[in-house]
Amino acid sequence: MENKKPFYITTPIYYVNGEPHLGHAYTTIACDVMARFKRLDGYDVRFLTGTDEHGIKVMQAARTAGVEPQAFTDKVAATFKAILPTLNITNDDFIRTTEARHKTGAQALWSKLVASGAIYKNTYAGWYAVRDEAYYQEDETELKGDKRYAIASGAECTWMEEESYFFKLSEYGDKLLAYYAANPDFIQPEARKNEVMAFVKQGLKDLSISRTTFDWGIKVPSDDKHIMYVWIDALANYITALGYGQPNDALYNAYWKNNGGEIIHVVGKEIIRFHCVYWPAFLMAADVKIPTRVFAHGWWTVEGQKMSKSVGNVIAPDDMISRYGVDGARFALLRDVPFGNDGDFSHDQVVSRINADLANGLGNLAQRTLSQIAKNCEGKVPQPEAFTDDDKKLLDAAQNTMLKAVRTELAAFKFHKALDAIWDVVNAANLYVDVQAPWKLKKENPARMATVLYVLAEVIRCLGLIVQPFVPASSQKLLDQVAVPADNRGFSALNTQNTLLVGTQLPEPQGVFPRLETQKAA
RNA sequence: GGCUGAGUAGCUCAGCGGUAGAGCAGGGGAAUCAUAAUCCCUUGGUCGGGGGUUCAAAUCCCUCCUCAGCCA
Repeated sequence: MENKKPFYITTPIYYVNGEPHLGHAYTTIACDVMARFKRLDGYDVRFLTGTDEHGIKVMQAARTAGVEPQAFTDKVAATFKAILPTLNITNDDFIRTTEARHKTGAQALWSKLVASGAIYKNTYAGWYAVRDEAYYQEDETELKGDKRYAIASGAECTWMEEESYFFKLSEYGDKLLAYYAANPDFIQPEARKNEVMAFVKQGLKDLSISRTTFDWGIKVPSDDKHIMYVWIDALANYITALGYGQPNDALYNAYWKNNGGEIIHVVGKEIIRFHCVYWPAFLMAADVKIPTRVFAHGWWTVEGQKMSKSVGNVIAPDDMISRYGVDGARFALLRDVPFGNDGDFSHDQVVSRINADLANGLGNLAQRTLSQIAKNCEGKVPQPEAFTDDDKKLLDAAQNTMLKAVRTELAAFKFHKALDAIWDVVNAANLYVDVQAPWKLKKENPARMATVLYVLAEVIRCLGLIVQPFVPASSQKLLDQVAVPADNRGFSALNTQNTLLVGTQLPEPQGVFPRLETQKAA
C-alpha cells in the first residue's frame, strides 16, 4: 500500500454563466472513471474539479439577475457542485476561483512571474468586444451603420485604450515547441497537437494579462487598479487547489512536484490552446513543472443537432439520470464514441446500448448464473472439480487478460475500447453458458454443473470488479451478489489468488441492470 | 485563402498494401438456466468522385467534392 504513485487529474473549472449540461457531465464523468480506475489500480489519486467565477460576463449576468456578483456565483457554483453526487463523482476537492485560497495562490503565481521578468506594463488599444472578451485589430472588424463589429464573431466592438500588463509569450515559442517534441504525449489526441503546434509555429505575440475596465476578478498584487486576465486566474486553479503559494503546500508537493507521477488535464477541445500554450508558458516562466498530459475530448450533438438553448435541446444531467440512471448515463457516454471525437447523443441509441450491454449482456449473465446457483447449489459458491480447457480459457480471460487490456486502453483514454475488452469477456461468458448448458448437467453430471457455475460466478466477480469505475453503484450490487468482501474489491484482487470462497452463502439473486423501455417519446 | 482531421453495411465505428469487418438494427433457426434475455446462421457495401503507382489499393500518390476544427 505504501509508495503509491501519485496521479493528479483535473476537469476544467466550469464557467458559471449558465447551468450545467451534458458537456459538463461528460468531462466530469470521464475524469471520474479515470480517477476511480487509478485508485482501484493502486495509485494515489487526486481528482479536482471546480468553477471559474470571474470575468465581465459573470459580472454582467449578475447585474442582469439584479444581484451582487458574489451572490450570483454562489448560487450558480452551487448548481455545479450539486451535480457531482448526482453523477456519483468522487472528486477530492472542488475549487472556486472566488475562494481566498485561490486568490492567494494566483497572486503568488503573478508575483513569481513578475520576479522572473516575464511581465511588463504597457498600453493596450484596440476594438474590444465585450461578448468575446477580446480585442480585435481594425482589419478584423467591420463597420455596419455607425457601429463596429468583429468579423469573426459578429460581436459589437468599442474602441478601448487601457493600461495593461503583458506576459512575454513571444519568448516561449521555441521552448514550447521543444517541449512538445520532447513530450510527444503532452497533447492528445494527435489532431489537436497538430493544431496547437501550427498555432505556435506561426509566432506568438505577447499576451495582455490584466484589465482595468471592470473589477470582478483577482487584483494584481501591488497595483489595485488592475485585475488579472481571466485565463491566468482560471488556469492557476490547478495548482492553487493544491496549496501553491500558500502556507500549507503539502498537496502541491505530493501531486504536482511529485516524482514520476502523472498530472493530467482533461479539457474540451475549445480550450486546448489555453492549456497547451499559455499555461505551459506561464509555468515555464514561473519555474513550475509542466503537466504530463492535456487530453482534449470532443463535443456532443443531440439527435444530430448542436446543443443550444434556442433549439431547446440542451440535456441537463438530472434529466439524463432520471431517464437512464446514473450508471446507464455514465456507461452510454463512454461506450461508443472515442474520447476525443465528437459524438451524437441519441435517445434510441443510448437505450439500445444500455439494454444490449448492461441488461441483456452483463445483467442477464449474472441473473441466469446466480439463479441456478440459488436453485441447485443451495445458494452457496459451488465446489468445482478439475477445470477443462474451456473453463481455463474463460477464467484466464477474466482473471488476467482483461485487466491488462483495460489498463492499456485507459492509459490512452480509450474508454470505448476498454469497454470492448470487458464486453468480450461478457460475451464469451454468455456463450460459455450455452455451450456448457448447466441445466442439462443438473441431471447428467451434477459435479460438472457445479464446476461450470463456479467458473461463471468467478467470472462475474472479475467483471464486477473491473466494471466499478464505469458503473460504480451497480457494480457494488453485483459484487454483493457474489459476496465479495467490501475490502477486497481493488484490482489487486483481480487474479487467481482472491477467487470466490467455496461454500460462501450468496444472497437472493436480484437483477442489477434493469431493461429500459424501448418505445418512449423523445 | 492556408493548415489539420473525417467521409467504409440502415446506425455507431474498426481495418490503413494481399480474397471487404464488428456491434446494434433487419431476416431465419436452436435452446429454455435467465431481465421475451441467450446461442447459431443470414440479408446488406462499385470502402465520397475521378485519375495514377503496383502482380495486388479502403489502405500509397495526385486531384476534386462534402463536413468539422484551427489559423488568417
